[in-house]
Amino acid sequence: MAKQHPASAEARSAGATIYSVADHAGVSIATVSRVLQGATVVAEATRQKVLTAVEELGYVPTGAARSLAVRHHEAHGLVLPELSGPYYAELLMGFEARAAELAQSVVLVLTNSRTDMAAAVRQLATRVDAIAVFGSAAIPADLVRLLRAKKPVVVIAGEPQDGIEAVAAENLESARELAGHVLDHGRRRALFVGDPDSGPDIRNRYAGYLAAHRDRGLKAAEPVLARLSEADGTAFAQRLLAGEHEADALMCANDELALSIMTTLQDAGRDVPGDIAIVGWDDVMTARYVRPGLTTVRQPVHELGALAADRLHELVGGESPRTYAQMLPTRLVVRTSCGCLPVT
Amino acid sequence: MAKQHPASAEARSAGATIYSVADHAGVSIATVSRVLQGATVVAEATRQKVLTAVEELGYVPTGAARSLAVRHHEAHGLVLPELSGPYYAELLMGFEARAAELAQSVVLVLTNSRTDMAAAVRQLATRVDAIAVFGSAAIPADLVRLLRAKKPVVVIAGEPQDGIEAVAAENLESARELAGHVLDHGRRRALFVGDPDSGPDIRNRYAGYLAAHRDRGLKAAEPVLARLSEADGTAFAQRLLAGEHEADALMCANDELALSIMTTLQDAGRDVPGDIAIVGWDDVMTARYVRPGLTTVRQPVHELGALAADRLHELVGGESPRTYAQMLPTRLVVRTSCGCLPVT
DNA sequence: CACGACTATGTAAGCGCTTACATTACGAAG
DNA sequence: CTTCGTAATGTAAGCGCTTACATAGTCGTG
Repeated sequence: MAKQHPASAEARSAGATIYSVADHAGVSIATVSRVLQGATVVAEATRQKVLTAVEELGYVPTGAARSLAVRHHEAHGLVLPELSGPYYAELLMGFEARAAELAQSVVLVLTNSRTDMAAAVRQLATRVDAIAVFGSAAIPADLVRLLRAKKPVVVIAGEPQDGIEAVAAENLESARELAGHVLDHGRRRALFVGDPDSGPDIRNRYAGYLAAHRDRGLKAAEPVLARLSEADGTAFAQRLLAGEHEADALMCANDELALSIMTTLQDAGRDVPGDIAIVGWDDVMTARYVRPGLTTVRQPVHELGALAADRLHELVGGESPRTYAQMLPTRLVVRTSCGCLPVT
Repeated sequence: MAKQHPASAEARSAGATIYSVADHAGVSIATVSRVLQGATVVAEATRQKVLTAVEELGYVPTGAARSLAVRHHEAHGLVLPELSGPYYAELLMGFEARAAELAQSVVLVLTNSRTDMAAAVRQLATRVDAIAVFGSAAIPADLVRLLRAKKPVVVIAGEPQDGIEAVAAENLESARELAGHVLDHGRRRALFVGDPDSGPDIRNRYAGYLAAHRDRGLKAAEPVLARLSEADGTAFAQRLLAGEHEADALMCANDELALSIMTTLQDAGRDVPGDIAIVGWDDVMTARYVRPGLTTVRQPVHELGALAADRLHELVGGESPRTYAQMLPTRLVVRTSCGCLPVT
C-alpha cells in the first residue's frame, strides 16, 4: 500500500536522487533534504553520513523539483536586445552581480537573435519569478498578460505604465547640459543625430537638446534620423560631406554613432572640433582612445542593472510596483571633441 | 478516494494552473497540456475553448513542473568570468543565439562577481542540463563531480581533459603568422606582453611568438608578464618609457593591452609604428578607430559561442564527448600599427 | 446493421523535491 | 519509576505538469 521509494533503483546510472542518497545513508529523504538545505538542525553524525552519501553518489539535486515544491523559481529573467557595445554588457553585469547576491539565477534572452520575441518572453516567464525588460523596444503586449498572472516586470530605460515599474538613467537634464555646453562654445548650427522615436532614452536626449536651445533663445533643428549603428553614422557623415547637411556641431544619440561619424569626417580631411564639434553618449572605451577624445555622457549602467535586479526581488517579495520611474544620475565627461582645449 | 483537483481553487488569485484552465474550459488537464504542447491532435473546437480559457485566466505554465515531468531542464548553463570588452559579450551572443534555435534557455553565471565560484557552479548544475565554462580559469574540481553525475560539460577556450570536451579558437598558428609578419618588417627586438600561464589561449599565442622566432633562427625574449587590462598596459608603457625595456615591436596578448600601451606611448611622443610596432589580438571595435589602425587577429568568437551551445545540446542528446579540442580558424587583420603602409 | 479501426479525450501515475505533522528516543523532573 | 518536554527523524501529502493507457464516440465496410 505504502509506496516505498517511488524513485528507488539505487543506481539509476544517470542520476542519483534524494531517494538514492537517503537509502545510501540509511536515513529518510526528509533528513537528506534537511542537511542539504541547512535550515533545520540535524545530528552531526547523521549529517556526515548524508554528506558522504551525496559525495559517493555524485548527487546533484534537481532544481525543478525544488522549485515546484517551494513554488518559486529563484530566478530572474532579463530581456535585452543584444550585447554589442559596452552598454548592455555592463548592464547585464550589474544585474547578474546583484541577482547573485540575492541568490537568484539569471536567465537571459536576447531579442535580436529571435524571430519571435513574444514567444521568447512567454517562454521565459515560464521559468522565472520576475522579468526585467530593456525598454527601448515597445513593450510587447504579452507582458501585460504576465502582469495579470502576477509576474513582476520592470522596464529598464523605459517609462512606467500600467503597474509596470521602470528604472532609468537620467537623460533630459544631462542632455540639456551637454547641448548647452556645445552651444556655449559658440556653435550655432548644432544637429541632433538619432531617432527620438526609437525609445524614451533618445527621446529625452533630444528633448534636452531642444531645451538647451530654448534656454538660449536659439532655434533648434529637426533631428537627423539614424539608428545607433556605425553604418548609419558613416552614411550620415557621407551625406554631410556631400553637403546635404550644414552643421558646426553634432550631438549624437550615442558614442558609436559619434565615433563613426568623427572618423569618417576626419578621413575626409575635416578637422574635429575645428570645423565641427562632435559629442556622443555612453562613454564607451573607444571614446577616450580616439583623438580628439570624445566628449560624452557617462551613465551608471552597472548600477542600473543592479537596481533592476533589486526591484525585481522586492516585487517578488510582495512589494507593490512604484508608479514613478527611478532615475539614476549621469555625468558629463568633457574631453576635446566638443571644442574644449586639451587639458595639459 | 479519487482526489479530484489537487490544485483546484479556480481562482487562486496569484496563479492559474493547468487545473483551473481545464475547469474553465470544461476539459481535462491532459487536453490542456496537449493543446499547449501542440504535439498531439486536438479537435479544433476544443483547442479554441482551451485557448480562450488560457487567455481569460492569464495562464502562464510553471516551467519547473514541466521540467520535472519531462526530466529535462531545457536550459544550458554558461559560466564566464565577466563581460567587459567585446570578447565575452560576443561569445555570449553566439551562445544565446544558438541555444535559442535549439529551444534552450540560457542561465548565465559570471564568476568575477562571486565569492564562491564552486558554489555558483554547483547551484547552476541544479537547473540546467549541461554547462559550458570559459576555461581561462582553472576548471573547478567540482565540475568533475558533475561529470560523474552525467551533466555534460564543455570548456570554451580550454583544453579537453577527463572526458570534458573543449572548443577553442586557433591561436598558435595565427600567433606564429602575426609574429612572423612583424619580424618580416625587420624588427628584431620584439617583446611579447602577456602572461602565458594565465590560460591556454595566451600560452599558445606566446608559443606562436616563439615559433616565429625559431622559424627565422632568431632568439625570442621572455614574456613581459601583464594581465589583460588597460591598467597593466599603461604600467608597462611607463616602464618602457623609463627605459626598463628595450623594444622595436610589441606583440600584446590582447587589444586592450595593445591599445593602452599604444596611446600611452603616443602621448609621450613616441611614433607608432615608426619607433615601435604594436600588434594586438581580438580585433575590438577600437582597433579600427585608433590611428594608426591596430594590426590584430580576429577570432570567430560568435561562432565559438554557438559551437559550445551546439556541442552541449548534442552531448545532452547522448553523444559522447570528443577527446580532441575543436578549433575554429582565426584571421590576421593587418592595419598599420605593425609597420605596414596605409592602403590608399 | 454489426464490427473493427480510428480519433478525440479522460484517468491516473509519476517526476524529485519540501515541509507540516506524527513518531520515537532520551533525559530531567516530580 | 512515571510523566513530559525536547530533540531528532520519519511519513506522506502535495507542488503543476506530461504521457502511457484506458475509454468513448464515429465511421466506413462487408
